[in-house]
Amino acid sequence: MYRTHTCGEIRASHAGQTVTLAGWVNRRRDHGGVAFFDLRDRSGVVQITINPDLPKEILDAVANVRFEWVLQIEGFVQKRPAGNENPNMATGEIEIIAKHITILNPAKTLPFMVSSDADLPDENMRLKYRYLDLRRERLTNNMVLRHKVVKFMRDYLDKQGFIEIETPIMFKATPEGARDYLVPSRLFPGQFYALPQSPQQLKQLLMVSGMDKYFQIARCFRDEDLRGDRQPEFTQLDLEMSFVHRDDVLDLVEGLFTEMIPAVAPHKKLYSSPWPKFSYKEVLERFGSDKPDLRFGMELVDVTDILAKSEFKVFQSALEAGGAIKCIVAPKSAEMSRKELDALTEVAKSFGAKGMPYLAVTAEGAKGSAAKFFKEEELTALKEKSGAGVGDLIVFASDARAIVNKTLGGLRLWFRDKLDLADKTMMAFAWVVDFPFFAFNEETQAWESEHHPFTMPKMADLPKFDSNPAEVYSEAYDMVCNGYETASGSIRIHRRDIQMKMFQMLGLSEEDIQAKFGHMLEAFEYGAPPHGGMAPGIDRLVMLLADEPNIREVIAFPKNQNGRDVMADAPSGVEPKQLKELKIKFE
RNA sequence: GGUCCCGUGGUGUAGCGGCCUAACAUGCGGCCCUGUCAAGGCCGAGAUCGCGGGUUCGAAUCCCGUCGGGACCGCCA
Repeated sequence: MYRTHTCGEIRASHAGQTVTLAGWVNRRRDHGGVAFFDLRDRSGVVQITINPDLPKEILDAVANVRFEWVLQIEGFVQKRPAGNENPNMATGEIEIIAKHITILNPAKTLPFMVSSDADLPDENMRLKYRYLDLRRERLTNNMVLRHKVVKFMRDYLDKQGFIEIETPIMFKATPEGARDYLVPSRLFPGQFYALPQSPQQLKQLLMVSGMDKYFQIARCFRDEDLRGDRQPEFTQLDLEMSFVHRDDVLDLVEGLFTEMIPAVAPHKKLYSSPWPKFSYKEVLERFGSDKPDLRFGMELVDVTDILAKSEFKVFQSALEAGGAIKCIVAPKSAEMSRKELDALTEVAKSFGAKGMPYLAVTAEGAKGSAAKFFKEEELTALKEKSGAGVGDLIVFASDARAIVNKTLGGLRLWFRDKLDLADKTMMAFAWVVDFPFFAFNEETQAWESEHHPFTMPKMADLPKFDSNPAEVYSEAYDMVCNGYETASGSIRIHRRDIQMKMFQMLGLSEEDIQAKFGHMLEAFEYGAPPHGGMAPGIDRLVMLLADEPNIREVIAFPKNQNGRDVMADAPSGVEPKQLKELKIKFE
């Protein structure tokens, strides 16, 4: 071994011991006589003191040492002289008096500093040198936190009687859902494996196998456009249980996270325990989102009735078209500048609104783009119902109800960020249940499954399958936290007849059903147990626990927004020989 | 597919028609310095301002295009 201890573990209790450490030079402070190095490894940083009484050859070698050189240092641990302790360092009570220094490897000047997060380089630069960026304390801590999260999950589920089973990465393309990543088959030219969007089918088949209480830290792949909270490959805690109802699954997952948060992120508070449970309809109406951020108020207020006879044409035409009028109240925002309001209007438009009427409530009365159209009694009722007071800004949306909710939901989050309304130490977990079973796709003019095609409908709604699909609800559920969807799951279909009906509703032909899902349908004929499960997204949860603004910061080697690996430069071309073996030609 | 924002020494920023022969910080090189911890002091090197075209007497600065990056909408069962 190159070392007897790690840098970050040395404490006052080690004083008097001789230790050997190895690590990187995080900082150096050379006073001409005495010099200090901060030596860093994954565990942390410790101060090495180099006294001028060391042999000349050591002092000469040390004089050349620069940032990020790799050193091995033998020395003894000493309490720092009184007054020289550094309370900002975990190891700040002590220092290592160097006796021997070995240069294990010098380093070129790095493209950027890793010992400070001030002036963070451009993200492309960070990704290109990801192996250096990961040396930052911040990213190192994120990796450690992620490990703790996954370790906690494994331990907790093991105690609950779950077993971890791996499922294939090379599997089968599915017509529903996200775009698949395809893997060409050499032995069957023209045929493809697909990387799993999730182990959905496989975990259900494991239930048919009797592998009750399965879980897996599962990599999932979806070939869709990226976002700050979406990578083309991501990791889920995939779990599935047999002989359970919805609340059995929710209780298990709620228990897992309720115990995990204090264990891995003690600085985080839970918003409430037990977690609130909302219907899909309720969160859309109150928060304008199916993944509400509960850390602050500003709920949507329905003012359709108050403004039913409004003289404002914008409101009139929305109501005539069968729409709704709702508003949100932004605290202390009456003084927002014209420029900011214009910018905000653009935000509203990006969610589908045609404009963004607003009222600034001032001591002199209501002001704003639509103020003159409001009658006195309307204003009074409006303030009464919305709770708006002097100094507040009331922002309206009037359109089809879905657009109104979406717009105000989006503006609500805009104000959250602008006014810093959300408590950063809060983890506001909640359940969203009672999702509609089908969603009508305007583009294809066809019904699609809102969750996925293996989700069980509410049994009571089965008769409405053909007559009124919009009124069928499902046994699906989402776990949300701080405005993110952090898990989703459902009770699954375990009966062949219902599954068949589902595929038919989705417009799949008999041939397609057999070719794509024949194995599932057949499996359900051999005694499939009732089952259900869920899949919390590990990247997003770690992102929230680490207070990171995007999931790239909690993934060791993430891809950029275009799905490229900037470090290795992937995707990239391949040798003609490889294509020939696969019998692939390009146009 | 769409909207918006950003590309200036190694890195991060400033400059936004002439004062730019491009500024500041940090890093880099040299010298000084025995208790610092973002050590300090002095000196020095380092940029055809992403790329191409245009407007102008004059472009880092304005316009068009293009490439790269980020945020968002669509998309993400």
